[in-house]
Amino acid sequence: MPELPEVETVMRGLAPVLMGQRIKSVRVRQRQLRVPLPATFARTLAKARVTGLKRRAKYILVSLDNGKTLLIHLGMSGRLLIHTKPAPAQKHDHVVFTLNNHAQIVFNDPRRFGLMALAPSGDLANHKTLRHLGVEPLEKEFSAAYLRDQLRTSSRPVKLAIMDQELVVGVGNIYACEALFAAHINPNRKARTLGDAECRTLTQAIKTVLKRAIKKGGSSLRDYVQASGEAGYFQHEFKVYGHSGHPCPRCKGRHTISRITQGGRSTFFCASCQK
DNA sequence: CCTTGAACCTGCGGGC
DNA sequence: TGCCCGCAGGTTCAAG
Repeated sequence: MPELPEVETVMRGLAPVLMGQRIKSVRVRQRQLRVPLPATFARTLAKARVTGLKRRAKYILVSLDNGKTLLIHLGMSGRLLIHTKPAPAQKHDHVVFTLNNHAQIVFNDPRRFGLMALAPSGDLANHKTLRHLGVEPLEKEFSAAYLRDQLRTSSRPVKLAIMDQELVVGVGNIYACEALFAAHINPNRKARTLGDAECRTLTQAIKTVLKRAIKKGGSSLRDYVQASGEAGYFQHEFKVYGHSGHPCPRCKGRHTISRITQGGRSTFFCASCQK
């Protein structure tokens, strides 16, 4: 679920609930997340007021009036659920934030690959989890020229390159597959073999795929935030991801989608129309 | 320096 | 029904 569009959607859903609210209390039910929560975690957050919400890469950043910022990463299976009044805890509800208005934000994460951390707001960019992040794909700085320059010397498969969070953030396994399909580029191509035109096409494809997914997530925001935290409806628009063996939507009946493994992850593509 | 692969953890679906 | 296997949207760290 959580690549850039999903994190953006969660952040947007959370913003109206959290903005300006004061946190009454924080209950840590499981501190063994990807990084163990420090003993002071709940204490630092209690009584603080939320002054802002934004997204950086796949992190949600919650700024507080006590000089700290809460960093949230959803890992593979993390969700943030909103209850308008206190609700009984469910399995894998690891952290429960209760607001002064009695609403609750619940961090639920079966696999515990998610992360929560506190950082000084003044020095956020230097925090160790954020320091090495690359450019935002939807910003101007992610351009064809930038991508070309980054790929120029790399012999990695292009799919692994665009998933490298030090190069460009937010692109995970699904959107890497979808963007490469949209750009007609074979995921196995060595990064340095992409020409100028291909870098332009791929840059645009990444931006377009992410924006369209955000739009879809946004349209299902109400349901999303209410109960499940499930992915929006963009999954119904995957052209290749999870579709191995199905006819390629571009070649029509002539070729089927392949599944291969790259960097330990499944890659889906059409060997016929992705060169 | 670079690339690859395993590890972290739980749940689910398929095959037998 | 139960067991075993492979698989899952991410990141980090060790080994080669």
